[in-house]
Amino acid sequence: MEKRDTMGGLAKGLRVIEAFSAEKPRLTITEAAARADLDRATARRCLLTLAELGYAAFDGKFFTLTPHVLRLGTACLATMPLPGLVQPWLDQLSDMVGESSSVSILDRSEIVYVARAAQKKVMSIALMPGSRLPAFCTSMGRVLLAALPETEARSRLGILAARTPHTLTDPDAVMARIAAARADGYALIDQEVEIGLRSIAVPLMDSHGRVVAAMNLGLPATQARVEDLAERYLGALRVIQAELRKVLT
Amino acid sequence: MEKRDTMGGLAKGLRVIEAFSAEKPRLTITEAAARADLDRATARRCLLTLAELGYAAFDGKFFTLTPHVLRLGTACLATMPLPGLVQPWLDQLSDMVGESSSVSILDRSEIVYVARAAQKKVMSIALMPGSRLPAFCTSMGRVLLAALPETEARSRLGILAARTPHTLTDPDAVMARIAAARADGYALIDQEVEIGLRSIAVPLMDSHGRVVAAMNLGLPATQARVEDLAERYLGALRVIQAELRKVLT
DNA sequence: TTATCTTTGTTCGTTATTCGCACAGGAATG
DNA sequence: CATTCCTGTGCGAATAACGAACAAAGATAA
Repeated sequence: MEKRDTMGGLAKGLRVIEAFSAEKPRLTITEAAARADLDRATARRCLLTLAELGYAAFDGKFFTLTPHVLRLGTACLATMPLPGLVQPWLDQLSDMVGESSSVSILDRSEIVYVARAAQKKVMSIALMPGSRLPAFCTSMGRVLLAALPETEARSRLGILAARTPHTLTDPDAVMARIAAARADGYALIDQEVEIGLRSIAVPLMDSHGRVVAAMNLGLPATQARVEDLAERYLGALRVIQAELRKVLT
Repeated sequence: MEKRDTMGGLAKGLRVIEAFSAEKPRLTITEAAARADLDRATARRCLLTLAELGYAAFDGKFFTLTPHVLRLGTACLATMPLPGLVQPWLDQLSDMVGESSSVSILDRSEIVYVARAAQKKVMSIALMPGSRLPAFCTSMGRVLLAALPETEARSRLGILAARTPHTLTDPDAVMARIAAARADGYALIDQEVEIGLRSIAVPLMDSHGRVVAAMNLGLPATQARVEDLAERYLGALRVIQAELRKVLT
């Protein structure tokens, strides 16, 4: 029987919170219900509860999330030792090569930025700790998926939505790149997430050899030929990677 | 009869999530129940639900929040137009004076960092977008509280816990500084949040004159006399403040 | 070691609450 | 005016939460 007692109301409410997104920051009750796949009455109760607790605001027509919801995730980010440990090395790497670098971890089918050392370069998308991108089309995502068993990685591809004309959307093609990343120990992305942006990533391992995160360099596409990127930047990445292997538990 | 129907289960679950903190990232059922002021059975159901949904992990003894909870807050941060708008100006300000600068907003009795331009300086506390600090002892917090009515500001002081020997912990003394900030249009903090760190902040207003955020400069305490700080740095802050007033809606 | 005490985790039946359907009131649209 | 959404609200049925009692695991002391 083993029926686990679970709190339905909590699950529903979290679904409602996740129904909000950057594209749809303002939701009516009906929209929220549709996005969370709940009954309108239930969604309404959730939203009223969130508003009462200060997590949401209501202007009579639309509900909006308030900054108070950030408090929910902050505990987790502040808890993680990773950001503090990697930040100085990330700064060093970024200074060495003169380009932006980041560290991210895997959550389901997305990568989550946990640290970043930005150089003053123009980029359309603002990346900061907590930001998320699909794993399948990012260099760090491919490196992180490569650390998982084949079937597990395939199940975490998520929806293969093209972000640029260069984005690989065939599951087998993506899995082939992931296999290549596993064999090579690094992944290289050419404008699959944003036009004009290339990226090269290596996995970060702890002292036991377990992959705990990924580190990348973001590179403007105008700078060099794709074929030269690995030779030019992989050395610096490998140095920092080796140093961090000693630091991480 | 005006009885608002609210979902108790959701409220309880959110209390449980907030029970996790940087100091106590790993909680047993009993600890979580105590921190969230819930019955153990209730806390257990909440934690099991969170674990089932992937927001928490359970190793048989302790529960931990997973990076998946970051997804809850991300929607709100990604939604906000503020970070993207202020970031270039913040970078410019930071380059001008050679010190770190930040923008934050008020949430209850805390300030929440939404953007930051860091210079390569040593700081014990890692600040990033989403980080929180008490409002009462920070320069940005005093400036933001100064924008509220007196009684409202006083009710948002929160717990006046000293973070350093310099921290003001008397409500009336803090309110006096807030009143001074309201009169002067800026706030200056001398090592109240961290030894060796001073900070000067101004409010950011939109084109209607409403205070929507605060902007500060973090300054090492070894650099100059406290009395000279306003004269030296306020000019640069005021320039960016004026520019942002045109940009913000 | 054994015994007792304390703390923690789990189970269970009762109670109170929520779920989801249905209907009605409004507001915007054509 | 009719139509189409969206929202608010009862109500019966279902079910999840409550709290105490029970079981399990350490901790302390003799």
